[in-house]
Amino acid sequence: MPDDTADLADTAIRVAAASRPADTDAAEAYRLDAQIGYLLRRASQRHLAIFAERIGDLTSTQFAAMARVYERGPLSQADLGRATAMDAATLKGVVDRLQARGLVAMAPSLKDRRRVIVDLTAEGRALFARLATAAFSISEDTLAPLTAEERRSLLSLLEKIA
Amino acid sequence: MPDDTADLADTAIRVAAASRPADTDAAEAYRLDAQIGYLLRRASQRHLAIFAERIGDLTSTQFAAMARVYERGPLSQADLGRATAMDAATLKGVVDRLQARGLVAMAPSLKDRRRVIVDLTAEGRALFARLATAAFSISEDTLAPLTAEERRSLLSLLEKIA
DNA sequence: ACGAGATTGTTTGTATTCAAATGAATTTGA
DNA sequence: TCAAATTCATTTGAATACAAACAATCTCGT
Repeated sequence: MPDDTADLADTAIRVAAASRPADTDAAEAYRLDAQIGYLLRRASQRHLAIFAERIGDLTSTQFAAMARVYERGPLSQADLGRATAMDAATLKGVVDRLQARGLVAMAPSLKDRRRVIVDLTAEGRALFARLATAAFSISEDTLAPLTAEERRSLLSLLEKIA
Repeated sequence: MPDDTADLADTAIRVAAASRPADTDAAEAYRLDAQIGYLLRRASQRHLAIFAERIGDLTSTQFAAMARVYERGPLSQADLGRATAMDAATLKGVVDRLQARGLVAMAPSLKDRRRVIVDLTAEGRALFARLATAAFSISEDTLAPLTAEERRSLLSLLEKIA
């Protein structure tokens, strides 16, 4: 039962601020809990916590990159970045860590000397196959508070604003 | 080599492999685009991009911390962290940067010598009031692809899984 | 054929985000 | 009362995430 609200007497300041332009009205009306950005951050947090609990030694982002390569086959870093919604700098860190663990391999493109092609190794492919079931149940658990109808609705609405 | 024969061959292989561990089936069925975690990440990304475009010199997280202090008055770091869904280490970085810019002030609690009380400065309070209108329009723009009914639905569903 | 402009990969810097460890202070329970 | 457990703030380290700048390479229009 922490109550440090009275620790610093700011009541006077607040009363003085009560009679001012329309800026203050907007500020008074602002409710963090009702903002889409805050709710998205909290929902992501819960999902990431569930992911980490189930799949400890691979991050959600690393798994997403592996999933995309599994789906589409070998891709350049730029293409993989676009396909996973990661910018070039972020993706480089992700694939570097996957490469360091022997889960992906990189090879220069023969057609375009700028490009580096990323592919899953046999080990990476095997690991992804082994974890796919767990990944499904992670999504399931994240959506556990919702009915089947609500789950479809949420995914569809998120798709629209993504 | 026509596509449909490849499809049939693929199905045959899958059926033949049904006796093996279900791992590979789950891997084949996994669709990144349909996963709640991926959709949450992409929706957050779009929201953060809109935020940065509108309010360049303050991050969404920093603004959230200021909003909470504006709502609730002076809080300890631990309380503010709980109230904004940030862990202690994260919150410290956020309030340190706000303090460096003169937007919040820190003072030791008189009741509990472990605690550090965070409050908005006059400048921080004024800045928050000035930006509150922009913050509303950021949430508005993030939800722009949705109808009013869909917006209510999305916020309600996110609240349930947060 | 060639040069302007775009693309690719990389690096650097800043800002979350969390886990884990630590020391100081407070609260709890026997 | 007093030792154990908890809380608080802080630090460190690893992993996204994005902006900005860079050199190497490619594409396209003329």
